[in-house]
Amino acid sequence: MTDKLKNIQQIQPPKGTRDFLPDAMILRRNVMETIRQCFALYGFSEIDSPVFEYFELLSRKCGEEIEKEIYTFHDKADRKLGLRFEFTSPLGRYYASNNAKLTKPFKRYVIGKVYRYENTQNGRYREFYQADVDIIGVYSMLAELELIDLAVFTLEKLGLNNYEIHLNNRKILDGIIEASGIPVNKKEAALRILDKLSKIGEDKVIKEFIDNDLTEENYKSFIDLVNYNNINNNNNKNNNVNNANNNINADFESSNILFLEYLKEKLKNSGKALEGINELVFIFENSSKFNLDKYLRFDPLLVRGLGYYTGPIFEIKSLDVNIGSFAAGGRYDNLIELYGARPEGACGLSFGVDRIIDIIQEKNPDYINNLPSPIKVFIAYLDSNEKLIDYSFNIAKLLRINNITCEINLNEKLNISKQLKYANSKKIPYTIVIGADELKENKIKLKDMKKAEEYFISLKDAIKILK
RNA sequence: GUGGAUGUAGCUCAGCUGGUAGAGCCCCGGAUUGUGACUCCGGUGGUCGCAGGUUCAAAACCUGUCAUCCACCCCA
Repeated sequence: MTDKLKNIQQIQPPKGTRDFLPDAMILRRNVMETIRQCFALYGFSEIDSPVFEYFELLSRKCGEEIEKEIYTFHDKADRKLGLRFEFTSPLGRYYASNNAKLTKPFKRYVIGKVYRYENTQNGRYREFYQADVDIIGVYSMLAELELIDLAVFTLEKLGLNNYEIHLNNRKILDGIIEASGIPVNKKEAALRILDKLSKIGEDKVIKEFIDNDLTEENYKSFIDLVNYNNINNNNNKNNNVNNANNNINADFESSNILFLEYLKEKLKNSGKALEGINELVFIFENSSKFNLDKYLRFDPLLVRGLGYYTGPIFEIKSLDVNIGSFAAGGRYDNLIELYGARPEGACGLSFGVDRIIDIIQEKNPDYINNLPSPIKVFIAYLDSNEKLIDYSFNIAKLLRINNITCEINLNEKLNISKQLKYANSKKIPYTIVIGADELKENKIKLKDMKKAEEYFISLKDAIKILK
């Protein structure tokens, strides 16, 4: 290795990771702080846990696909470790490990970095933030309702309202799979293919079914079960299911439930499916009481990859930006006992913070423009004489004591013009200008940068304005 | 992991069939020694992602590599 950097590659951050400039951090900080406050408003407690865990723990029941994406490494004692790729498995361990000290139901949140080794793309990073809320110790669907309510509340605070919350239930999927004659060991493969129906069309789905040792009959019976009966009978091959969803869109309030009632009839022989349907009916019925129903869509083709989900699953998708989903979650009643604790009902929801930020940046310039400046006042002085500087620093200290964020000029050589330019480029809304007159009168000159107005006043009055 | 596109100044980009680089914005200085944004004038700044190769000559053509974006796969 030479001392010099051989090429630019070495000063770029590693693939899929990013540096954030001070300006970008203002938005990031605001979004995370907003999310944090919303979680706290719903009574969740913040926790933290390690960024890396034993690989065995992370990979336990997470699903094969995601296992390939885990960053793994061996420590110096040859322990196999991995970086967390989400927060649910670490939560399982955390809960089992600290069980005796936790009050139940355990409602916690965590905001932190997670890591996935996968190809990068827009909205897809190798290091990114998730904000994760979970409830452990509640079997009731009230937990799901609370999480959906929390999601809507939080997104509204973030200025987002053009999205859909897709809902499905693992139990229903299992029931449909069974009723379609699809072998249990082919379940995952079948669901993965069916998930693509609206993208690649019926012909290709059937082809992929056959390539995966499934049959056309499997497909047909699955679709027959999922087809909502007021679809018009056109042969538009891709869109049977989409049409069903469009019909739902036309009248969400009743259609989600109508669709479920229809499925209930079709799947009346599957106890498990009926259980799942009733769970969703409960969620849909109650969500209208809290004005949440306009966002909700029953989506019988929604499949979530993670292996531990056992009940309702949901995913929130932006209708503005083609970025995939920006939040997702579900119920995972079996996970806790995997880590040795007594079985508990559990469900959670994870926000993709970076994706949310991307959406705001692209679609919501107003939100960004309305963010308060992190620095309220810049203190400029006209002369580098000691008395003036002492007076200025004293004012800075008094502002800080009064909880007013301020920055003071540290470069004595800058003339006032340069100092104002600096304050302006940092979008600081107020400048205090100190000169001989101010010192003599024991006052300050407060300048409103936007209005371009100046007030020759006492510091006490200035503090009143700035607070 | 597979396929495709792209990489030129701090940023956004131009640069023709090969003849050793340009604009706008930013930045710096000045017009303006108690006033920023607007205007005008001047200026700094580039191993053309990196490494090889072809050629008298490469930003351009070829190979490799790294990164970004797009489509798969999957997902926040």
